[in-house]
Parts: sequence; structure tokens; C-alpha cells
Amino acid sequence: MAYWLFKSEPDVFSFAQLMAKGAKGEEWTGIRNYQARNNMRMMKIGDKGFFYHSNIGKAVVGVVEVCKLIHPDSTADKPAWECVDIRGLVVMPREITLEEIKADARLSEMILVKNSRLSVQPVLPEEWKIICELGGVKLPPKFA
DNA sequence: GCCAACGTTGGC
DNA sequence: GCCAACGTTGGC
Repeated sequence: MAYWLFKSEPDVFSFAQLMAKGAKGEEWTGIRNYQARNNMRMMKIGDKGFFYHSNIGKAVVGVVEVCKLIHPDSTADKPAWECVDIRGLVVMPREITLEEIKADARLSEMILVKNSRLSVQPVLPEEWKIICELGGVKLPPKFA
């Protein structure tokens, strides 16, 4: 299983809004960057991701799961743009801020730190584990 | 609100 | 195919 990080400005679409969509999840529309799209093309059902609030909050606030494979972005005017669907799994018991991530030497290679503009990015298993521990995330057995 | 970093566009 | 100009993102 692979791990990812999805960025969103919370005043546009917040993690709470995704959680409100329930198990059906939501189409991750609006990605207009090839690197980000290519990352989504590699995703498989059941892959996990962090939900990161950019600009406001600047923190990892929740855990999501890929629930629909890559497909055309229904909001796009060019067929080049595709997306997956994701659904919210759990709220981070403790948000992990960008500040905290930057302060942790073990997380210094994260793309979030190195290329802050990429909106859909891979997360290494080790980084995933560290942030889950810091945030007190305990996934229900069926998702673990 | 500013600006650095990055991606994209378009003229040549 | 190069690169200057421009637009956007996102941290500060």
C-alpha cells in the first residue's frame, strides 16, 4: 500500500467537509498540475493519505483513503485532467503542523518541506508512521 | 500583502 | 527547443 498527501485550502474545501461526505467520499477535482495528476494515476483503492490544510492552519488534520481510481475530472475542460475519489477516515487526534514537521529532522525530506507547491504528493512509509504516531492516529483494524 | 519558487505559455 | 514573460501557489 502506498501513502500520499492531499493539500487543500480549508476555506475552499476542508477536511470536515470531506468527512461530511461519508463513506462515498468525494471527487478530488481541480488538480491542474501534471506531477500531481501523475501521482493520482499511481493510486490504488485503499491507499491512504494525509489531508493537509494549506494557507490557513498549515497542518495535517486527517487521514483519507482512495476509494475510486483515476477517472476524468468532471470539472475539467481538457481531457488531460483526471482525478481520484477520496474519503475521510479519521480526524487526527492532534494536528501536526508544518512547523512541527519542519522541526523534526526525520521529516526533513518530505516533499511538503522541499516542494511546498505540489498539491498531491507521495509520502514515504517511514514518514507516514512518524506522523501517525505524533498525531495519535489509530486506524480501525479494517483500515490498518 | 509580499514575494520566492515553480509551472506554463508562447514568440522566436 | 530555448527561454523570457507571466500566472499561481503557499509560506511568511
